[in-house]
Amino acid sequence: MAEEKPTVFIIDDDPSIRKSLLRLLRSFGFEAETFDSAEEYLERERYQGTGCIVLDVRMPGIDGLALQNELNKADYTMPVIFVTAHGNIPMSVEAMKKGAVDFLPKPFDDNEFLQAVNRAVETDRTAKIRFAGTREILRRIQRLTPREQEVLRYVVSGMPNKQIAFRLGIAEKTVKAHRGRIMKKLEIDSLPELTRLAEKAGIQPL
Amino acid sequence: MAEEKPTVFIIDDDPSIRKSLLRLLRSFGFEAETFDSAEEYLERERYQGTGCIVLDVRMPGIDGLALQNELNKADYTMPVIFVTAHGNIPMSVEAMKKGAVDFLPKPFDDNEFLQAVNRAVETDRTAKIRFAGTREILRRIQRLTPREQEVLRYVVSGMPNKQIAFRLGIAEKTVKAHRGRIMKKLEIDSLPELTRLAEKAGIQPL
DNA sequence: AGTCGCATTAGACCAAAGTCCACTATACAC
DNA sequence: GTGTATAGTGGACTTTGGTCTAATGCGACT
Repeated sequence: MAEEKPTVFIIDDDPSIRKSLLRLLRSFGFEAETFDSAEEYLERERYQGTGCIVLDVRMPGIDGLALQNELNKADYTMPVIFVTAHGNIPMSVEAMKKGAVDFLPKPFDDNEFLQAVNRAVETDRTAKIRFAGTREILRRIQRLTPREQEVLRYVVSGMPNKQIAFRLGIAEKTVKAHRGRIMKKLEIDSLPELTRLAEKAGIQPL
Repeated sequence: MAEEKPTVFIIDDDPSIRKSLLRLLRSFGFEAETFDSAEEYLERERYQGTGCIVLDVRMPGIDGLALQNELNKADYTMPVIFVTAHGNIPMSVEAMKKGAVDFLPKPFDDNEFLQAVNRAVETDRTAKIRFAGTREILRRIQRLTPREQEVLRYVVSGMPNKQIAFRLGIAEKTVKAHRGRIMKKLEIDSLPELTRLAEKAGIQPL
């Protein structure tokens, strides 16, 4: 597969900043897109790939910090770099507490900006990889029938088939049958593996 | 058991600050101790309970940010709150990136200070609880003999006893004997539980 | 009405795991 | 020496787990 370029989303109401950052990023091999307001970004952008957001704090309408709040609420995990000409310490601390990867007061030089972007993209990449793993597991577990998921829960709790059968009011044979299908569907062949899958999927024992 | 008061360590070269913060914290039910330099803190303090550090950035000798670096390097996980009269944004961002829970420019009011301390102590408390769990598990697993740990590794990889025996060049009976002792020593009674313990202890399958 | 997926079960086996007891052999400590 | 911990083994069983085949009942979709 072709190497996907990471995409940087620049949200700033100052056209000259947008333009210069855009040029800078593109010249260093990033994809980049610009938005002149938080609203525009929220409307237009549904990007799912890897990248980061460069966000001006002070903007008309929804400001940068408010946008960050929105994205957090929506579990939108793309890393955010703040840039601003009118920042102060409490503002930067607040942004960092909420998960920003960096906060750059304008003016900043190209180098520190690019470093921040690289860090942010790297953060996003590893987060996406980690998440993709557990999402794939969840996907597979959700292909199990409700009954199978129920049995799975008891199994990873360490209960013997006989007891599982008793609790569910069914025959031990049936539990075995479910177990067999669970293992086949999840394409695994050992109880420890099953336990780890369930663990990653957030299935609690008992 | 008696409720342990959290302890706050105040590190600041300004005696009047030390004194006022000390009084404030004590009046709100915290234990608190003061240090007039990072060096003094490093020499004197080996506190293991729950609490946090209030750290001045600008100090003669080792400054606050340098001390934070030292503590991080030593895996000393007590949360740090920075306070400073001569801060700027890059400084605060740097501190936050390195894990500070807050960064307060002087002057700050009592209320926001206390809020920060509470947050920090809470952070420490939950971190300590989480860590205590895995440490206890590690302790128990390390009481297993080397051979038992070896067998454990194969078991949680999902290998049947017969294969484990083959790989170790021993009889299947012996593997069973080890398994039995492992389960007894760890005081558990199911393979899924064993798998989870091993997982938390960082034992990799295969 | 027919077909599918789901849940359920039985019978017949076989393989794997666990238990109890006894025995041997190191190695290290007191 | 006499212990104590670790490691390895065998016999004799019991309990669990897993597989294959075959079958039944139910609800949903066509």
